[in-house]
Amino acid sequence: MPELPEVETVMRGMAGRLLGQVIAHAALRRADLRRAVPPDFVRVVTGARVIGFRRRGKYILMRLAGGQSVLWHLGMSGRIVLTPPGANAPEPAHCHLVLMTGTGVRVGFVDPRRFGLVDLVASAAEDAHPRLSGLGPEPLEDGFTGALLAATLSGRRSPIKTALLDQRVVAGLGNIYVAESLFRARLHPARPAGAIPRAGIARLVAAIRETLGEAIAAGGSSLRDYVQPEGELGYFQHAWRVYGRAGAPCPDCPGAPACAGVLRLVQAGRSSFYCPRKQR
DNA sequence: ATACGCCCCTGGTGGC
DNA sequence: TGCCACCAGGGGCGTA
Repeated sequence: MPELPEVETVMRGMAGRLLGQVIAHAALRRADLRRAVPPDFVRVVTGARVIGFRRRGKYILMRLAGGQSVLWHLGMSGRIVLTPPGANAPEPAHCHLVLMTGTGVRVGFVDPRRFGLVDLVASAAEDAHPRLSGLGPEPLEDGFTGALLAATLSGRRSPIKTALLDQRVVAGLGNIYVAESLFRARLHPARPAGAIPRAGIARLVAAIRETLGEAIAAGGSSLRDYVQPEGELGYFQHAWRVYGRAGAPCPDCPGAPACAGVLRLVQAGRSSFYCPRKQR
C-alpha cells in the first residue's frame, strides 16, 4: 500500500479539494471491505461539511462538522480518486464508495483488493479508535527519538526489518521505506532489533526521517496502482536505492569487489532488499 | 509478551 | 492464446 509518504500525499490532495465542502450525496457500492463499512455511514456523512484533515500512521482522518470523523485506510491497493466538477469521467472499477460535494467534486474510494478500511469515529476521541490506539510514534514528529526507539526495541530478538514494519514500534513505515531507511542507516535487515548499538539507532532515526521527508517532497512512490488523488504520479520510485533492485549494483559501492550488488531476502514472508557489504 | 505462519482479495507478469 | 505459479505498497488472527 501506500505507506506514510503516499498517505500524506493523498491527504494533502483531499484537503486541497475538499476542505470546507459539504458532502451533498454519498453512495456505498459495496460494504464488505476489510471491515464492513458501518451501516449508518451514508446517513452520517450526507449533508456534513468537511472541516479538517489529519494523518496518523497510514490512516487518514477527515473531520466533519457534527462531531464525526471518517477514518480511511488504503490497504495494499486503495486509492482516492478526485474528479472535478463537470469532468464526466466514468466511475473507475472497484469503486466501493462515492461521495459528491455540493460543488460537484466526486470522491471515489477505489480498492481492488479490498484490504482497505472506511469507518466512522468520534472526532473528539479519534485516537481511541481500535486501529489507532496502539500505533507507535509519528516518525516525522519530535517525539520520535533515538532514545525512544532504543527503548522500544530493547530486548526484541526479531530482525530489525520486521520490527520496523510493526506499527506499534513506529507508525507509517512499510516494506519500501523500511528497506530504504535500513540501507541509508547501513543496518542489515536481519540484525536482531534489540542488539543494535545506540549509534546505529541514531543513524536509523535520521535515515527514516530523511527518507520519508524526501519521499513526501516527491509525491510518494508510484508503482502499479498508486497515483495521487487527481491522477498525478509520485516519482520517489526513481530514487529507490535498494527496494525492488535485486541484482543491480549497489548505488554506494559500484565496482567494489566485496559487493555482490543488491540482494533479496525473504523475512516474515516479505521481500527485503539490501547491500551485503554496506549493511551490517 | 513475542514471533511466526496463514489468511483476506484481485490483478499483473513471466514461464511453459 | 491459455493456464498457472508467483508476486504485490497491509495487517489481523490464531497458535506456539
